[in-house]
Amino acid sequence: MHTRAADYLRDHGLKATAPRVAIVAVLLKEKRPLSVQDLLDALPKKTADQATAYRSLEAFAEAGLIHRLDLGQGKALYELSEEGEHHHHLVCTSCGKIEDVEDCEVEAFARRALEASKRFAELHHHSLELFGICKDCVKKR
Amino acid sequence: MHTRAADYLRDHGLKATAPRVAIVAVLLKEKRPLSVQDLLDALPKKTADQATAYRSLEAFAEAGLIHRLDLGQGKALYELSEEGEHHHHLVCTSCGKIEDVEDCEVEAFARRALEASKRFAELHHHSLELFGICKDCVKKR
DNA sequence: GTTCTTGCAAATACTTTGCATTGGC
DNA sequence: GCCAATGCAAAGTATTTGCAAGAAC
Repeated sequence: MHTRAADYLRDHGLKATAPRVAIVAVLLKEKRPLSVQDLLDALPKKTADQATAYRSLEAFAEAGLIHRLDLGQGKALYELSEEGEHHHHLVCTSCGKIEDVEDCEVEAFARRALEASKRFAELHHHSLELFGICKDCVKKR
Repeated sequence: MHTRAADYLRDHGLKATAPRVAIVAVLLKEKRPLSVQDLLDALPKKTADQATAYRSLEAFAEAGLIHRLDLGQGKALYELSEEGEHHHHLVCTSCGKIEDVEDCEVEAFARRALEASKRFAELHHHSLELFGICKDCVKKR
């Protein structure tokens, strides 16, 4: 199999099985954070079992292929981590709309926080999410 | 009833019922982010039902008395939001240890992100969590 | 008395796990 | 062929909800 999704998987040292290729294909196409349910709904029926989706996503995250987000919705969201790129999100607390914020300045802040801490030895990643109201939802109230 | 917890509740326009006072008392005492289960375990038996805890915490968060955190543990954590203070967290991904990081510099970043966005109208709050390994856990490996 | 809160139990949502089978490499 | 990945079903954990009883004002 030689789709873009399959290559993406192999490039990260992961087996390119049918369910995995299908999942990555959806992530490539949607380009937005998706929940497990979003993913399963977007797949042709029976392409991947729910357990397979959870296990695959965990493997992908470990391999650095995707990022896992927590936007306080009580469920995890996943998005492809494009090479070298690092961004955060604007989240509408009314409708759930998500917009990317490029340009992260947390690194320096994180470095200083680590230096100031007596109990922490290393920092590996961070999450920064901005919550507010989108223009559509402002109109509606 | 005139405990510190009860006053805390009334100051925020909330009824000071027995279960609520008990919950706030635990939050005042522990001074760290607690899960609902943590809270229930810390309460004398039968002080508050689980449903009451969830409903109270939701009301507290809405009133601005507490903050809800999501540290990717699959469950929400709650901590008192002390007046005027605003902080973030260092989280050990190995043992779950949490340390506060005072001194937040996200406001300016958030303002710029909002200005740069075509679709968002207002920003209300944000979350910034730093994930890494604490010194204790570094030793153990 | 009216309204908000609580307890209990059941329901729902998300995620994980055991195990036999399948399939990539 | 070997080992990892999958499907299915069941379990586990977190959170929400319906409803009758109770407490606050």
